[in-house]
Amino acid sequence: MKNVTLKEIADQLGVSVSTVSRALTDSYEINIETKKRIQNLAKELNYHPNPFAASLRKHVSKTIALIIPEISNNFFTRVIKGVEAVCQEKDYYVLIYQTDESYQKERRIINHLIGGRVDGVLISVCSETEDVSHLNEILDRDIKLVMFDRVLEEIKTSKITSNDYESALEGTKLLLSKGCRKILFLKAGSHLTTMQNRENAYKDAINSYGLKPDLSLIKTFSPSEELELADLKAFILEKQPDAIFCTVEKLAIGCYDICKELGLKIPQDIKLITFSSLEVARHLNPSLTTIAQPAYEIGKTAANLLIKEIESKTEQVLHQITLDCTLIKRDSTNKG
Amino acid sequence: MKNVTLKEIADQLGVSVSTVSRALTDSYEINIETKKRIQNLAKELNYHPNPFAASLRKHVSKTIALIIPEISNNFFTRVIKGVEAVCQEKDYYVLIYQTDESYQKERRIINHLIGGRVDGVLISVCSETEDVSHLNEILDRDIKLVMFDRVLEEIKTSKITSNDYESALEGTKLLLSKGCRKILFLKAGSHLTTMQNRENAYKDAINSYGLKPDLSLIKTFSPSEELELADLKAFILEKQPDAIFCTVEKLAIGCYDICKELGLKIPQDIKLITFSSLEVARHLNPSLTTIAQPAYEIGKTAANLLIKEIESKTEQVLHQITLDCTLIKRDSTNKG
DNA sequence: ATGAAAGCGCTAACAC
DNA sequence: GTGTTAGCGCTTTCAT
Repeated sequence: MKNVTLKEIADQLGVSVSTVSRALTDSYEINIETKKRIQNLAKELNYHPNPFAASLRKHVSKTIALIIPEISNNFFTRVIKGVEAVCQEKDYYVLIYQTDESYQKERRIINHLIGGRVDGVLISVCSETEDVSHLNEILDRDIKLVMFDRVLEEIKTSKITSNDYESALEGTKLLLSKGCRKILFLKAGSHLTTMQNRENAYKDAINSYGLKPDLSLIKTFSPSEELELADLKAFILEKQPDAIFCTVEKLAIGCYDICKELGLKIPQDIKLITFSSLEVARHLNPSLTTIAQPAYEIGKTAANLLIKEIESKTEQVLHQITLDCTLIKRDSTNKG
Repeated sequence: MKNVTLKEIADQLGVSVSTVSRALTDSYEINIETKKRIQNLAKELNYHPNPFAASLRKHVSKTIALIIPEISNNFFTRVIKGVEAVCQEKDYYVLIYQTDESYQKERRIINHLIGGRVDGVLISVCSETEDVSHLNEILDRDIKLVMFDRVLEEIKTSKITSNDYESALEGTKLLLSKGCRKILFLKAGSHLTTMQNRENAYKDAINSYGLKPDLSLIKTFSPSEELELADLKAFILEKQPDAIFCTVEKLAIGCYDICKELGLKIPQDIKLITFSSLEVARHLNPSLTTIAQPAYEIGKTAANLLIKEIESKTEQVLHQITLDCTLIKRDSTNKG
C-alpha cells in the first residue's frame, strides 16, 4: 500500500489540493461542511502528511537534535527525559545523537544536520572537542544552538550548566574535613569550561585549608579511549593518595575496579567522591558519595530556551543559566 | 547565511543544475574537468544537500528508527551501540525514540514515522502493548520492520531474541540448587513472548526438581508506573520468599531497596537473580547475579537484517534469530 | 557530456 | 470559500 496524498483525497472529493491542505490544517476560511468531509475521508484513508514535503516547503521541521557524548550515562539519560518532556508538550521532535566522545563523530553528526534537517541543536560537546568550527557553522546557517553541561567559552550561544565550582568546592572540602591530604583529581578532557571550573574549585578548597595544591595530583583522562584503566592504576600506585575526586562517573567506576584489584579498602584506605547521577550509587559496595547534577532540569531548561530561540523573530538574547547540584554523602567518604 | 543550493553552484559556474547534481554524485557521464570544478566550488561554498528535497524526490531517506522502551537501561544502551555501529558502516542514520513503556507514546511515535520519514523501523515494544494495529500499519506502508527482544507473536516480521527459555531455566535451576524452594517470579508485562518464555522456563525448572510451581508466586508489574514499589514490598512481605527471579533490572534494583528497608539480607535471607546488563552489577552490595543478554550483538544483528530487507528488491524472507545469554554468578545467589 | 523539463507532496500568495 | 499557480531543492528521464 502506498501512502495516501493530498491529491488523492482531493480527487475523491472533487475539490482542489489546496482546499484539502487548508481543511486539514483547520483553516478558518474553509466551509465547515467541506472541512468535515475532508477530515473524515482523511481519517478513513489514514492520511499522514509527508514530512519531507512539508519541511521542504516551510523551511522548518519542528525537530531538534540532541547531541550527547554517551547515552549510557545516567546524567545524559535524564537530560534526554527533560528535553523530551518539553518537546512533547511543544510538539517538537527530538533526534538523539551520541558522539561516543569522539570529535570525528561529532563533526559527522553536525555535517549531517547542516543540510537543514533540524531547526535547532542542543549539544554537550565531547571531551576531545577543541576545534569549534563545526559549531560555528551551525550558527552560520541560522540553526539555533544551545549548549549544556559540557560548554565551550568561545561559542556565542546560550549555555546551561550546573554550579560546578561551588559543588566541587563543597566536595573537596568534604574530603579535607575527613582528614584527606593527598587527593587525586581526575579530569575528563582539559579545555571544557566545566572541567576547569571543577579544577579551580579543587585548588581553591585546598588553598582554603592553608595547603598548597600539588599539581602533579591532577590528571586528565580521555574517555574516548578504552585502555585508560592501566594508566589510572599506575597513577594510583605512584601517588598513593588518600582520596580521589572524580569529575565523571566512568572514572569512579574504574576506581572501584582498581581498588578491588589492589586490595585497597574504600573508604578506609581511599575515600572517593564523584560527579555522577548513577541511580544505583546507593547500592554500591561501599555506597558512593556523589555530586548529582540537576540533569532533568538542565534538559528541560535547555530545551525551553532552544525552542524559544527557534520561535522568536527578534534578535536573540544569550542566556547563561546555572542550576544547583546536590551533594549526597554516602559511605565512600566516611571516616575510615 | 542561507544554505547554498545546487542552483547557486550552477549559476556561478555557468552550467545547469542537473550537471551539478550529477557531478556531486560522481556520475560517470560528467567530464572529469567539469566534475573537479564543481566539486571544488561545492567544497569551497560548503555545500550540504537538503535532505528533505532528496528524500522527497527519491522516496528513500537512508534513515531508520530505533524504538525502545527506555534509554536508561544498559541493555538498550548497548543495543543502540550495536545498531549505530552497523548503520554508520552502511551509511544509514538512526533516529532513537523511547516510549517510556507507554503504549500511547509508542503509537504517537509510529504515527510520526508513518508519513515516510524512515525506510525501516527497529522496535522492542513496550510492556503495555497489546493492540498491534500500529505495527501492522507500518508494514502496510511498506516500511520494513524488525522486532528485537520484546517481540510479539502476532506480527509477521523478522525477530531477534535471546535464548530466554534456556537461560531462565539455567537461572532458576541455580536458585533451586542453592536450596531455594519459594522463588518469586517477577514479570514486566504479561503478553510478550519474551516474558512467556522466561515464565515457562521458571515453571519447567521447578517441575524438573519434582516440585509443583506455585502460580501465586508469579506476579506481573507494569514498568510504566512509578508506584509499584509498594506493591512489590507487600508481595514480598506476604509471600516470605527465599529467592526472587526478576525478569528486568528495574525490579531487581527495587528488591535491593526493599530488602534494605526490611532488613532482609541478600543472599542469606533472600537470593536474587535478574535479567540485566547493568555494568556496575559487580560492584553492588552484594554483587548481583545476572543473566546478561547479548545486547550489542542483538543490535548489530537486528540492524543488519533490517538494512538487508530495506535494500533487497525481492520478497523478504522472515528470519527468527536467537542469540545466547550469559549467566554471571555473583554473591547475590551465594549459599546463605 | 550537458541541458531542459518534469515532478516528488506540500503550502501559500494570489485570483475570483 | 475555493481554485490556480508557483515553487521549496533535488533527481532523473529525455533530448541533443
